Amino acid sequence: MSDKTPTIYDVARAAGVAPSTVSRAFSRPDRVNVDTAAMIRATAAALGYRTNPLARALPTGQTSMIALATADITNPYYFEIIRGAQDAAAERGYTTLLSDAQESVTRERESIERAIPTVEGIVLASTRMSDSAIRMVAKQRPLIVINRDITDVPHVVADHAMSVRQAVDHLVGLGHRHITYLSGPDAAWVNAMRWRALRSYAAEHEVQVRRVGPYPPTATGGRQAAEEFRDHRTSAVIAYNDLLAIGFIRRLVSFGARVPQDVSVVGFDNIFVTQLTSPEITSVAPPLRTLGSMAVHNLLALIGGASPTTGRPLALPTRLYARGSTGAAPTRRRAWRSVTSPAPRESATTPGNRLPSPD
Amino acid sequence: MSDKTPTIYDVARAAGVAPSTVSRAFSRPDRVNVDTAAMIRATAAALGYRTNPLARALPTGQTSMIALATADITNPYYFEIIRGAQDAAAERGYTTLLSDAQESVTRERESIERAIPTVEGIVLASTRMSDSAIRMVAKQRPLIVINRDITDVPHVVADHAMSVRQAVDHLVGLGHRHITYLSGPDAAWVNAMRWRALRSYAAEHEVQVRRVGPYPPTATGGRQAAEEFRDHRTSAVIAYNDLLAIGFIRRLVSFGARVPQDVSVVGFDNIFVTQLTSPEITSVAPPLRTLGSMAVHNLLALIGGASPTTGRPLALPTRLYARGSTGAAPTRRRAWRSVTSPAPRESATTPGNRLPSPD
DNA sequence: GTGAAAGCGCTAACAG
DNA sequence: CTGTTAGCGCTTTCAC
Repeated sequence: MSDKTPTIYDVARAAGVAPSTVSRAFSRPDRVNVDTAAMIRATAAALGYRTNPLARALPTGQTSMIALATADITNPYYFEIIRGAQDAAAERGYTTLLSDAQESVTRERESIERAIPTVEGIVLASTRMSDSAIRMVAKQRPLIVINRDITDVPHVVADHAMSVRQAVDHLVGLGHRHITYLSGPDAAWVNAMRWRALRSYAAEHEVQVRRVGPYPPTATGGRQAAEEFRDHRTSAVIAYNDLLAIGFIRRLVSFGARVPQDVSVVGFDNIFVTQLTSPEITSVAPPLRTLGSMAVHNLLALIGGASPTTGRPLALPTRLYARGSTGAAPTRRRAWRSVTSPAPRESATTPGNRLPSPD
Repeated sequence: MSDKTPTIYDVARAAGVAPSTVSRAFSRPDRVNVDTAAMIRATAAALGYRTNPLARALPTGQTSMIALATADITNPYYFEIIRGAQDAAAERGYTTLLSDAQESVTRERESIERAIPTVEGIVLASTRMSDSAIRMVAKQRPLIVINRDITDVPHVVADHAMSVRQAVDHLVGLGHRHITYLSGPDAAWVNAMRWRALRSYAAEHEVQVRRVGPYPPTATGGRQAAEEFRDHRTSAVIAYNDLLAIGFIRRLVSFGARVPQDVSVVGFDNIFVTQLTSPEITSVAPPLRTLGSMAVHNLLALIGGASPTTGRPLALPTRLYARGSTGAAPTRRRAWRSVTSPAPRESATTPGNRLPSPD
């Protein structure tokens, strides 16, 4: 009883067949007599044999691994994307290699470079790379991009126009006619999409919109935004993402404003934190999980040899969750209530306060 | 110009040397003449050659990959652990395969089983597996466990006794003499440690402690806890983790209690969300990042052939961050202020509300 | 349906 | 220091 992990040769000897037959029994069971196959599996099990994915990968190139590249794993935005992607991958026997760029383009490229030889395909979730860099990668491995529309590179996107309509409709329904958009990073494709959609949709509905920013897509960015908003108020605000919305509200409240009585705020992404704040944040949810799983499905199709240009990709529908941060527009503009209780302590110096969001 | 990825043979031919020399030039540069090495690297670069990690792994078994197994990637608790681990791994040229059990023991075992053949070692962060199952894995690959003390299995742990002392000292300093501990999952090793430490430390300081629970380590669990706490109040509460603390406070406030005026609450882990709530949560921070990096360092040492029993592992120090959820003990017990404004909407039905925490 | 034999790309003795 | 020669464990023609 050797203590080395058994190989097909060990199984072959024990089963009295050729190694190639053992190989087939595992990789192409249909090409083997059912009885021999069963027998082989039995003796293999008895020996504790398990196929070695590395050895298999060498001649075939099939590593059964795909990479999911994120800009920052610690961003709640990715949670559902990751889940969706991993589930879809696991279902097909694929392992997902999660890579984390930590918000650095350099690291992103490095980790992708390192992943390329080991994976069969790549999903890029909110990459910071340039279009040309992305195309470069796409040349080396099948690739799907999430939430970014690059010509000639297959992608899956949420319906950004719809998400903006939902936010605006919600606010208009509450009587708001003036909206401020808290802009996210200029580099974020989604940010540009949202603002464009917002402006054109607002125009159709006699709603005034204004844009401020850009701000980093973090709670800290939101606080900044509140400082500037103070002098240019509107009854309603749409923030690039939830973290921005949260930071914004916290600072606003410290100024004596009431949310939603004085100001209504809508965020995007519907990260879980929206339900842990007071008030909870009204948020438009992209179908994150579906984006993740669909990206992987398409990627596996690509790997399987599907043609990359299977018609225009569809935009996945979004949904608004109405919560406590939005309410009826104030009937007339009034001064914010003065601060009665001391403003909540803000621990600006405590670490871990940053928590950027991409997309 | 072939469009296949070049191999050492292509490089060898182009450079006029033997393939093995090319191999050496990359894997053991010291065993090759500096000039030839330089020449080889140059022609390799010209051809666009890159070593194939898969092919290298086959004869050597060195995949340059380690696995980091988590119970739930979407739990903020892991953020810093992941960062610490990945950084330490990357520094040594290792790629980290993040596995996510999604809170299921079955999935955890499956994903570990699948990872084993591809990785050189494994870090288990707050596993749900039994000691014996863990030992089983440890037999197959070098293994380090985070925050769990298993005999004969190397591990790195935070100083749980210290963390509890910090929480108690903080509360006692504010005048509290009665503490309720909101218990986490029975299965969580850390939970048991904390309660034990709490009881013995409180005994030395004439502080009364009581334990309630167990509760799931989520915001929802915290709400539950608040229901029960309502009828058995103390001026101070220590929660198993931050999410529990957050859910607890939110419900408490909806009952008309004021935090920290009526009740002071301390959490554990110092996840970023503690700074997004009102009040912000006072929390004891384990050195998560260090735990992650130290786990990886030790693991790589193990892989490198270090003996697993290098003395007793030390317990890493923790630190308390005082924030708005704790304050001076009320001078005398008083009724909670009645609810003047409607309790904040709680969107119990909205998805994504669960967000368990392990540790 | 099954066996024999030739690799996949790289490393590792062993000579020279 | 460098070339020769076997493999690592599995897949895959090509015969039988």
